[in-house]
Amino acid sequence: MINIRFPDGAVRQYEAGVSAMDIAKSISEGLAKKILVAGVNDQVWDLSRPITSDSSIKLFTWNDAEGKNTFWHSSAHLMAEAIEAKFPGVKFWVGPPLDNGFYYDIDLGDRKITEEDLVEIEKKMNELAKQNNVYIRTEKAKADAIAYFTEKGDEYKLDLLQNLEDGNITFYTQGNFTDLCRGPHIPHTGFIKAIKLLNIAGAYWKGDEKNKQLTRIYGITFPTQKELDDYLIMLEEAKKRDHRKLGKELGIYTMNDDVGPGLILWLPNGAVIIEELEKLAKETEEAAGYKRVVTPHLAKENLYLTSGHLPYYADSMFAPMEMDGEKYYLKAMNCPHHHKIFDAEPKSYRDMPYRLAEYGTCYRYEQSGELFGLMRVRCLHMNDAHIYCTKEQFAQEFKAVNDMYLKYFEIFGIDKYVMRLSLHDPEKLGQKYINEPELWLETEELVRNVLKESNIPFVEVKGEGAFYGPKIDVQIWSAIGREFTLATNQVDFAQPRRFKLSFTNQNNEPEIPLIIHRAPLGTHERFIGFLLEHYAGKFPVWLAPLQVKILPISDKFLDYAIAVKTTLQKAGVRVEVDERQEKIGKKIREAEISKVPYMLIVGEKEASENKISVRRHGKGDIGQLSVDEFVHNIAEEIKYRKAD
RNA sequence: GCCGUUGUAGCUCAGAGGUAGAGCACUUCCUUGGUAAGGAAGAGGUCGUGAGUUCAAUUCUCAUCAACGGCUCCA
Repeated sequence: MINIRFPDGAVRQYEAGVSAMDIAKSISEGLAKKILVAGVNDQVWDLSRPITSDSSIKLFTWNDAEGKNTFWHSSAHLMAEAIEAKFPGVKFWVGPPLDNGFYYDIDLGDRKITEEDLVEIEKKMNELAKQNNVYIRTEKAKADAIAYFTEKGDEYKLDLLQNLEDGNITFYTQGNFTDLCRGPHIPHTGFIKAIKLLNIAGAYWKGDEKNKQLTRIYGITFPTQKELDDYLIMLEEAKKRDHRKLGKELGIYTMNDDVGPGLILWLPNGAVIIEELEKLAKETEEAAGYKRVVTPHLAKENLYLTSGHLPYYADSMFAPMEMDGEKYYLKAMNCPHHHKIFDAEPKSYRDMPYRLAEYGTCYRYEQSGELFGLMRVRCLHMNDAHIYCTKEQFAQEFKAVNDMYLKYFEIFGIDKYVMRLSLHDPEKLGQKYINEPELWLETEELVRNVLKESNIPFVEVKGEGAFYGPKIDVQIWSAIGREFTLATNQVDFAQPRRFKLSFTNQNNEPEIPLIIHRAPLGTHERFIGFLLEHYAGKFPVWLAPLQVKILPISDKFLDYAIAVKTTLQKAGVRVEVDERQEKIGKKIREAEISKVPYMLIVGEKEASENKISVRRHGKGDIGQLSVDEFVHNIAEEIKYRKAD
């Protein structure tokens, strides 16, 4: 007999060789029907696999991440079986589960899969799922496994086998499909009741663009049709919140073929938001002791040779233009210009820290396939600043920057974010990263300590640093689940040397400063793209392009409406009057659709009492106020940048 | 840059080898209406761009540009 320990601490005895499924059945039949996979001593196991020694056990259902992962992994195998049935002879690479669904990478040889084929494959999957085929685990000797795939001529699985140790190799078979697989899997295909193949994509083998491109098919499955339907509805809802759709509907930005890909034309409504963000940044930075500067959009080649950017990033810069025998590049970053400003006059320790800020315009030649709405563009406006400081000042300055991030997040109601401490990769020193191993370790430790001391939760990721130093990237998720780096806070130990920057210290000796690069509001492009999705287009009043729309009941009250408008304008409110000869119902409907925060309805009653009827977007009528009261309230709401 | 899909009016979309349609938006007229669409008339498109096949192409073929779903990349 062996002892099985349950999550609640209870221990029960079973015969050696008992399976997790047997154990579940011994507890309740209902549970046995629901569970998909088991956790045995913190490893995820097949339900049928014999347990031979004392163990702790957890039983996972669809509601657990382990359950979903296994379910989707098994679904990938089911899809592979269907594909092999339809297209005999294709070769499979890997088919892992994702946060939502799964994919399988396939070498189709000369064949092509179209979207019509997806429908066929779905049908086949449904047919196979109904057969309740059991996922059978088989342990294989490495030699046997190699023989099997050599026979099959499958170079992909042979490649996988190279990195696997003998004694650790398992195959899984369901129906007519056998795959090299670590497992585990759900008991049988019958659990998979609803299937949707989502799209076909190319994916480089092993993620390397130099390798052959395989065909990747994405899909998702559920234990019930209803869950699939709900998921598809959720996808539709997410599309409504897409910043590209909202950006068009709300007149925020546009693009034009004659202007060029990735070059944003900000429409008047977008420009208002930009102005507001810059106002916020300028206020905040001035209070934090920054000085503002303005620099040109281009510079001579030599500047980027000095900075060291060119060898690393030439591909991402617009090709140089040659004038008077000199090459000029559009700037892809503001740092070198700022360094030259620092260096324009001699500095002493009394000048430090020296903080230079600019909403700098940068141009980056992103590959065509990487462009994405406002999130990846070729001309961007960065909330940039560089802080030149002594080693002693570093921790305090770095912390002050992090605090600024947190302050902004509070204003915008951003609560889902991760600070990612992005480190260098020792194997890529001299290629992707400046070859200064000790300085890397030293500055990484400096940053780590600041984060620890300010109790900011963070994760460390190797190989994500800038080429000149470690950084903190702020990863955020928009309301529709899109993850990206919103802002960045970087340490730079390389450029000060390259630019020979120095200040005179207290001992009258030259000393090299450290530089902090920071951009808490990222770029206007990405930040506004994020805000559109974050607020679903319903901006807080201070950011709303149009803050108030006055809706007269009829033209008889137009004069009064215009008088109210003038009063509001004098108080600094962005306001318009709907002067059209339309019924009030239509005016309200259109104002609601355009997401104006406040609608003021004015008619007989209001005009005679010097009042207005206030309607809040999304909330409906909230009653009458005197004009003065309303002006006072909205002015406060704007001044303090209140969140809704 | 690579794989796949798409490109018709300002927007959302129908459509066919014989040189185009709807709804909304827009213009004009009627209506002066109290919290999410009042009515009528009108105007608006070299069917992304270039070439080829054809008596004829916006429709078929090829190329190209752009957008979209992914991959790669993201200072």
